[in-house]
Amino acid sequence: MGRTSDARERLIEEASRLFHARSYEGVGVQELCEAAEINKGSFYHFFKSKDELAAAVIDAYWVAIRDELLAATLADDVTPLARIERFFEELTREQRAGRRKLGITPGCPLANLAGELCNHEPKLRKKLARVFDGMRDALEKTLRDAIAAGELPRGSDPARGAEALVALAEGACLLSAAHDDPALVGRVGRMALGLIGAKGA
Amino acid sequence: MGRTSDARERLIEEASRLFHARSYEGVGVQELCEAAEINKGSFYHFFKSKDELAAAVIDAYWVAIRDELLAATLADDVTPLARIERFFEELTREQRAGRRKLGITPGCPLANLAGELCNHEPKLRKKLARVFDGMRDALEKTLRDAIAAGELPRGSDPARGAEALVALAEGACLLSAAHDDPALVGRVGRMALGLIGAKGA
DNA sequence: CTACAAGTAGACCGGTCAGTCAACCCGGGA
DNA sequence: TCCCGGGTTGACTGACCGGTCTACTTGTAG
Repeated sequence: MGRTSDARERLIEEASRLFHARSYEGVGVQELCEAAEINKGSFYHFFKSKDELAAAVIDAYWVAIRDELLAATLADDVTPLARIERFFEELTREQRAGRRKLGITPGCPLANLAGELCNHEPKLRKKLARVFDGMRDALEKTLRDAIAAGELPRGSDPARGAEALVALAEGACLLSAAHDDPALVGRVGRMALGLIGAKGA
Repeated sequence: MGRTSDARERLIEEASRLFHARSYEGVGVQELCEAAEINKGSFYHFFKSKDELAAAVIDAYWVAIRDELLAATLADDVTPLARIERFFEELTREQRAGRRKLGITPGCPLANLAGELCNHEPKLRKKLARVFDGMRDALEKTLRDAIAAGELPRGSDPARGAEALVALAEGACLLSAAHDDPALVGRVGRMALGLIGAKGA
């Protein structure tokens, strides 16, 4: 058990970065190894294929989204609908930060991978779907809170609302990347409350 | 001027299919040539690079979207908001048809390409952005009609509404591909009127 | 008939692709 | 002392990458 088992971690980290900056097919195993400062043989010691690394990368994306985006913005220190607004504001901030760092609006790593892999590897497609489900579930819970708090009409369907919010968020990230305009996410996000049937605006 | 100048057309057609079925980086020039039944030398007679073919493919996508999706669904034979509903219904129908033909929910060819190319080739990114602009403009006009017809409040902002509708549509297509569930587009689409501030649900 | 240009054809370039392999290093248990 | 096994190393495989090149065919205009 060599102490430097962080080689695997480094590989996932660099792959997350490179897959997002370019694409899954656009980055080779050799390049991944160079970025993580390991040798090609070691790559296949930790992952039996490039696909399997992609699966680990998707897991890492999910952990980051859950712990850094959902947990932070949907925390119950403000009213439920304010959490939804905070969710989109945070997305906007991330797009802006990415743009400052990379020189280009990055979009959502999940969405970018999903577009490339969905018609490709069914196993990875399902993995991506489960991450989108995780986002939907967190938003659905928030919408239930909003109904309980009287911020949304009793008749609202929180599952459908949450599904639509995920679609809106992912679509907004994609468009903001295409236009290289982080503010687009903010503009779209400010209309999100209408989508789920809130009365104010 | 060889009579078979449809070689170029065939190349664009097959590339549209293959780029959507897999991805831009995932399809090689050799394979494109075999699908279009031409030789590699001919490829570089018509296009000076693979990128340039991608540009032509994006143009073809736009023509198809404009003539087959936007023109048909946003025609003024029904009230403006009914056109929006028809737009999402047609998207759903296309996802379902794609699934029947390919065995998998295809998503939107534009969105899939956009995720892959946006952080990649700025020229293609801008081209994709212009297509999204075209969709937004068509929807914006429809929203203006809706305001004029009293179907939307006077204070609505048709430009922002249209932008959000494009985001919702693209996001819905992406999610439906990830879940292999064409009906998702329909469910999300039925909430689109709320997004733009229509009173009835 | 000649001449030119559009288009066809496919061998070829250096480089990279994902993935394999046998040899090695080295810490810890027996 | 020996060995075991997780981890490392990098050369290697055969296929494929995007792109170039020269030679050839063909239709047409002069």
